Amino acid sequence: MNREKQKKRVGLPELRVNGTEEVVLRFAPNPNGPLSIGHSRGVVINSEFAKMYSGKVILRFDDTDTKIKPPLPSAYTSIEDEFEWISGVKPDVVIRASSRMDVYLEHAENMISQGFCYVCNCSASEFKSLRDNMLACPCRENNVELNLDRWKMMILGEIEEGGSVVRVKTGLDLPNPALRDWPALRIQHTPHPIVGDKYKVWPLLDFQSAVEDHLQGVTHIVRGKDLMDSTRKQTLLYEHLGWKYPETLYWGRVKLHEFGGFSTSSIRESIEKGEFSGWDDPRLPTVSALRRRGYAPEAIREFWIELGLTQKDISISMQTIDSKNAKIIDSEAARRSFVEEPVNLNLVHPEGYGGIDDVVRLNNHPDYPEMGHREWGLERRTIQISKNDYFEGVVRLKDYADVEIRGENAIFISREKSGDVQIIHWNSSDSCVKAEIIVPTDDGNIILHGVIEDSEYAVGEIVQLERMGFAKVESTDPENGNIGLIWLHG
RNA sequence: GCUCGUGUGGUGUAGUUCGGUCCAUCAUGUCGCCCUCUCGAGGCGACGACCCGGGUUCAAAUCCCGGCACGAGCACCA
Repeated sequence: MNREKQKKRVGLPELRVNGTEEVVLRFAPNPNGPLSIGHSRGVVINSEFAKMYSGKVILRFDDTDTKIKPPLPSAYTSIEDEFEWISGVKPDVVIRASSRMDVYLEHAENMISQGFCYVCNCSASEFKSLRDNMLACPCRENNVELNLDRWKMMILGEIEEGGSVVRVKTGLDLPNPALRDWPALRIQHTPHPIVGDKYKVWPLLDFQSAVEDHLQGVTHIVRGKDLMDSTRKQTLLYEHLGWKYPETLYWGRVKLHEFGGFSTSSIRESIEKGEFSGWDDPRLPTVSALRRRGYAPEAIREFWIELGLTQKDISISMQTIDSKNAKIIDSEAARRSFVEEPVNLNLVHPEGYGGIDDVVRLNNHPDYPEMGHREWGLERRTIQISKNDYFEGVVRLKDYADVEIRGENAIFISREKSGDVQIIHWNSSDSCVKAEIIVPTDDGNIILHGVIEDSEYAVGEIVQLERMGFAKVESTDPENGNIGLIWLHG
């Protein structure tokens, strides 16, 4: 065996590819809300595989449930946008299940005609008890003509919701009860937010997805292992049709320590109840929140690629993403000074007014002098330090001077650093403006008030606040000079 | 309960297909040191794992059997 000496494999594993076929993957979310962090795994894995094999990735909206998880119209565009943001590429094909209804219905009717699907009028609970005992329901033996009649009634809206369902015939002795004569289409009279009340019969995921994957030529399905039974159901359907089922890979469930379990439906509910400001509330595990806070999509990609495709259920910390993100943004984030709860101090020189500089120069980045510098005026001779840093004694004003703080005065000692004194960050009254930082915490979003050094801030710019961490500029106010920031991470 | 799946350091992950070169990879984390006028970045070092029990074998993280633990599915949701 030609084993490499203990090397860690990097990147995604190889896919099993059939000859020279083009690899076609898909990411198929329900547009019942924008994407969550969990969804981003599907975007990354599928789009990365497409990149690896120069294949295609389809973005498909599985929006065939009008009732329990109804689509949110605004989510279609959000998801398309978020897909591109995360993956760095546009999906090769975008398709909506709800706009393909005629195709699904036609396939269903054909399958009924061929006799391997039937209309079942049993209630869900009646069917379940029969199924659990490996018994056929009375509808199973109806002839094709009767099934077709009932199908017409379903289509025409002559049957109540729950009144009947189309089932795929499978072995009733299958060990897994979930697979026995599984339901493929059901009746929904609730109008669809996009296509309205045109259709009364809607396919369930297992059917819609199975048909569409085949029609789109999907070669590889990569999805969560909660859909393993779905694969088995669909394989049974493919056998009826003589189709070849795509290669399928799974990933396990992921929990983020900081967020716990979450679902799009529960987030949507919380937002609607007003518990969060919106989908991009920084406390939320949504893609829009990460994006708003300033995460680099590369960090999210690296994170999911590194986790790979294990079927283990894992619980992982945001620290891992933060660490990747920090490495990516550190070299480009200018250092800036934000003083929270500022305390004003008079900068005085023991030998008189003239002993203090009128301007001080600071580099924008300690490791990259080519990023330039900024200059702070000191003519007013007042500085601000954070209330948290205030104490009477000697401190080093970072990149400027040692001073002794006594009462409301900071008495100049020397430009040079004299030994082992604490370094604190500060601002000059001449060169700072008011600023606020939104910080998500367990107790809600809190706002830090203070002053930030004056600069040409651009909305969207990421800065590293001295001695605090990374933050993104969210708003600038040319009138009053106020800067609004949002916390990223340390 | 039934069905399916998974078990490698604190957290993740490589290695398991084809048993040896694995006193087990890498990242993250924690701790220590160095560097640095940030609690950032960088450098060095340390800590720390093959679920348990049998079996096969000269040799098992890797194969077999039996446990145990955890998770998911068992929706006319996706």
